[in-house]
Amino acid sequence: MPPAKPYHHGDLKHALLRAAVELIAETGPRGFTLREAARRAGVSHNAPYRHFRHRDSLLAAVATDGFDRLRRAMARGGRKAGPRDRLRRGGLAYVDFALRWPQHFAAMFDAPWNGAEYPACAAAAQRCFQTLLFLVRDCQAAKQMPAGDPERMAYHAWSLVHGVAKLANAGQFPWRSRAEVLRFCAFSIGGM
Amino acid sequence: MPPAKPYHHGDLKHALLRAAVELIAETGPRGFTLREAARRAGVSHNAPYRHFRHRDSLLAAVATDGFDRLRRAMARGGRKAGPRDRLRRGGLAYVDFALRWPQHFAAMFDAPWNGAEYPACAAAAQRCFQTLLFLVRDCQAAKQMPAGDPERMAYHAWSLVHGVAKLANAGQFPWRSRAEVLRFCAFSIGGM
DNA sequence: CGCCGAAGTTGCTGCTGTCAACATTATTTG
DNA sequence: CAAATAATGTTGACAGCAGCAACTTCGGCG
Repeated sequence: MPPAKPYHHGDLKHALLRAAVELIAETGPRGFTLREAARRAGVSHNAPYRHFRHRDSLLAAVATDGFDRLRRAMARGGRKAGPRDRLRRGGLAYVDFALRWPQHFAAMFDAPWNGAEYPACAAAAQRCFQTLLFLVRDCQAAKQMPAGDPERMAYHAWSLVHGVAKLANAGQFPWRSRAEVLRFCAFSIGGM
Repeated sequence: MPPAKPYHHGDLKHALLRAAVELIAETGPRGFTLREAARRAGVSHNAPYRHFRHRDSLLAAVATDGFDRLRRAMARGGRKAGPRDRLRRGGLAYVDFALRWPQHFAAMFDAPWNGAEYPACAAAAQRCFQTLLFLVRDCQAAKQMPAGDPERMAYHAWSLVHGVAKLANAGQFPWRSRAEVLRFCAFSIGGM
């Protein structure tokens, strides 16, 4: 029979990331603990330091992962629709993601993952923005959106959906169901 | 001569609130510590518990104070201007507040100050929204904004400025100075 | 004057992040 | 193939934190 517990884990880095994602989904970035993540990965409380410099490095890895998931979710939104509809669906996907994984979303935006210390995270966020930027450009090319600096338009659109997502997760809206928030979001995007 | 240190502080509750506001401005809600607040107020590490149930209660008091300051800042914006301009200035004041006191702003929105456990905080946030709602109503009455459910319009406006504030504080925008962010915000509000 | 409750104190427990020293395994090199 | 070495995990320690309990001081009331 194989040894019950080999000394080396084999893929601890990914195991920690997975554990951290789960843990954050349950308790939020504040309740997240390096030691608990280690416990869930079945290693001692100091093993994570072989793969992440500090607690925040693992948190940043979770945020990076979140940006990738978010980008894919936005890109999935309505692949074979018109440009304007793709943008609309992308925005709704953004808010939907934030509502479904509020704690993961918080980990992505509520901490100063400055590009200097966490370049991978900053790059993932950048890719997210690029996806949005392409959607905006396509709308402008199809004359389904007023011309003007596309980057500025993209930042405008981002601000709108981000505000909806954040206020909804902060409990500042009167709507209780995800569907209601998304309905409001659709209206809000419509006026853009 | 008076006793060097009277056993009773006299106004510890407010002293703690002031210390906590300062501390949060320096280190953010995450770096904030009950014990450090107590130290700055010149009392022992357990004195705060006579006035606040847990750490989060003091944090919620800081958030409540923040909502009051924010409301006053928004109301101050352009008292003798037209309705539409008052709304515009209110929105800019919102973002300006967030940029000047990013950590205080984070304390207000990055934690679940649910109305059940922290009614005072929820009420202060509600007053904030009421201020915005009045600005929107005035615009509609003066036909300087499309008609429609004023609450929905107010939530729309709130989402927009909140998104700008949050993304700017998260370092997701390319603009480095407050003035640049406010210029973008003015453009963004203009299209509303 | 005496007592009682509010306000503040010291001391403790269990948890955390992080450091240092050590043990085990994988890998490279002579 | 063997030995040095690097990578990976472990145990043990320290200081700082939130919160609990028991004790002390003090203002106000009878």
